[in-house]
Amino acid sequence: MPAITLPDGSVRHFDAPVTGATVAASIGPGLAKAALAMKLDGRLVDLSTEIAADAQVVFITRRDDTALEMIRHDCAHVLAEAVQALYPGTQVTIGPSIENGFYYDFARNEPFTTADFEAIEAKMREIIARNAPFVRSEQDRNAAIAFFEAKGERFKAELIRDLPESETITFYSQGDWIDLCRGPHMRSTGDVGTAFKLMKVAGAYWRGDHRNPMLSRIYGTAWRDQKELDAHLRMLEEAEKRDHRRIGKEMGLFHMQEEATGSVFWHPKGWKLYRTAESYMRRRLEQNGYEEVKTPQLVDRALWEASGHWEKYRENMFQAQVADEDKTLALKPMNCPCHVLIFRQGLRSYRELPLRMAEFGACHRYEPSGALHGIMRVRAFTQDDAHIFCTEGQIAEETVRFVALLDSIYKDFGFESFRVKFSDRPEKRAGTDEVWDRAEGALKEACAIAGVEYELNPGEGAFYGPKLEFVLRDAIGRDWQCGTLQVDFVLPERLDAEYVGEDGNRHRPVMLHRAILGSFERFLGILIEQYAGRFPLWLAPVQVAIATIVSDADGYAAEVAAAFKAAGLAVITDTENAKIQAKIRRHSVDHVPVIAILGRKEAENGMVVLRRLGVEAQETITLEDAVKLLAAEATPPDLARLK
RNA sequence: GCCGCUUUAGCUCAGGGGUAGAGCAACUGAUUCGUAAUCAGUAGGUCGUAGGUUCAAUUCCUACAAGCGGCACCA
Repeated sequence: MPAITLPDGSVRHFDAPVTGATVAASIGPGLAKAALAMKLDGRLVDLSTEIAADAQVVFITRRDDTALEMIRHDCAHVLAEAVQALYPGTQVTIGPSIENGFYYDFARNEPFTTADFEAIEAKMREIIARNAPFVRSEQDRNAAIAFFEAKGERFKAELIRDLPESETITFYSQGDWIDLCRGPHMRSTGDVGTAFKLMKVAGAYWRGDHRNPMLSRIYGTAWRDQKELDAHLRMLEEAEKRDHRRIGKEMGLFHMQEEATGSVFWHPKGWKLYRTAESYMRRRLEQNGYEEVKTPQLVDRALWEASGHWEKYRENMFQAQVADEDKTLALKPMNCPCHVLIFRQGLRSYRELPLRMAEFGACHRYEPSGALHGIMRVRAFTQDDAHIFCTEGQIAEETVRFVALLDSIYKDFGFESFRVKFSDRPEKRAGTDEVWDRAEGALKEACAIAGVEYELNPGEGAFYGPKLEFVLRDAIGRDWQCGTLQVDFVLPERLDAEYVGEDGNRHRPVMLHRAILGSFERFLGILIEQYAGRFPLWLAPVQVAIATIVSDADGYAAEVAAAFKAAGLAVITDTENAKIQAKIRRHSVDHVPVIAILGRKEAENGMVVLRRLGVEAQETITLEDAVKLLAAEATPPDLARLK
């Protein structure tokens, strides 16, 4: 007879097997009402699950994060029922909960449009109001396949066919509607609540494979209550305002146009931001033992054939021919082969290792049209690329050094946290298992030493070696790989890089491919969103706007501007015949971090009124102090540390 | 590349088979006004590109391009 242990340590005894609902009711009517599901010995199950033996039980209520996931999953089921009710003949496939919501993939000849949402949502509300219980049942495998095939649900039938033989096939019904599902679910459709909204439609390949048919995916968001939903929708609206494409336009940082799809036209202010970041990176690399090089844009295909890129990536390379020569050149899609060519000039000694060769390498890749995204994913980009030529024994130490540098640089740019993914050996790979064991081992060891916590990303490594990916998130919640560190045993072999070791013999170096920002374009895009265009002083393309109140202060404004410029500050002077309110608004909208306001009083006393972006409070100080203050504040963080 | 949507003034957007409209910005004039929009006036458009239907297309249809949202891809 089951003895049930609750989280507070108390034990309840029952004479016969009981369901979770009964246990909850025995504890109190409040819990009976609130319990949506339970964890039975740590396993999430339906509340209706029968407990026959002694067990630990934790009830899940709406407050739990687990409940939120269940709301979303159940909401996906409700969506599927609604869609099949409204659009007969539509096949169901899968519908998981995801971050902030859920989706469901349907197979239907005619795709959905957002215009269908109103009707679908209304039907969903009906289904939820009906409050039909979710009922679990186990099915025989063949009967289940036959059941779905009879209904014309070939995708579901395929899913079951591909489940391992050992798997129990379970169905869940909600009223008349029934679906294959592992579960668990909440008690009934009413538990979903009404705080949901359909968001967008999209195409998605069946099972994520582009050779498969394309399904019609509906995304939705779902929350515990209306307040949470409203907050989420408001957050999305705010995120839209941070979009780098919008801010880039508003602040006049860059633009893109059809004549150069996937390439950025940097405007003066955007280029200033770019150069600030580049100068900073150059200093950090120099401080950290890197040597900068510059290699050709156009390189004969022979090099790409030798490196293996021609075979694998030719379709994605821009090629160039010249009339007089029978040659095919390619715009470099990456810098590593060229770096090996530099390494190969002259005889290298083990004493030179590790040799850290850096380049702000401008690369071109013919990315698929659908992959392009603002300046985050482009066809022409510049990497803060470097290759570390080292021995196998140096991999761990170089990794530790790299991670420390990356961490410090991300912090300087205002990124306090980031995700790290460890991508290990892919199915198709070069090199022996033994080499992979050593490479992965060295990387793991380095992560342990550096205190890097990572998520395993199995099978996603480069074909030549394992890699670490450093991921930053944009305003809308999309993740982008920025930094990377890749261990490569293959390219040195292919391009015949070698050094003379201590023993007097020739050896192959290992190459570590590494980037911190990744590409300037992507990193700056994320940086724009991170700050919503309100950059710290050292990054701001325009640092101070000098605004006069009356034209009598124009002469003084010129003097102030000259003093600021002499201190290295980027200044604009606004002596237009307009009200000071209007000028403040104008420069605030432009995200200028500091507005220096000059009236008659200031001109007479040699003072400056400083007003910070978005702050009403202001300080009145002497011109001399203002120059000192702002110059200090505008010092890049690495240089500030040296002081 | 695939699915869907979008493309009208510098920007944000409205409109709709009879050759276009607002706000902001721009320009001109007045205003010198102390902390997030002073007032008035003027100018501004091959309605993404190319075809087709029509007496007539910016509007309807087709193709293409670019952008957006996903999927796939990302050396």
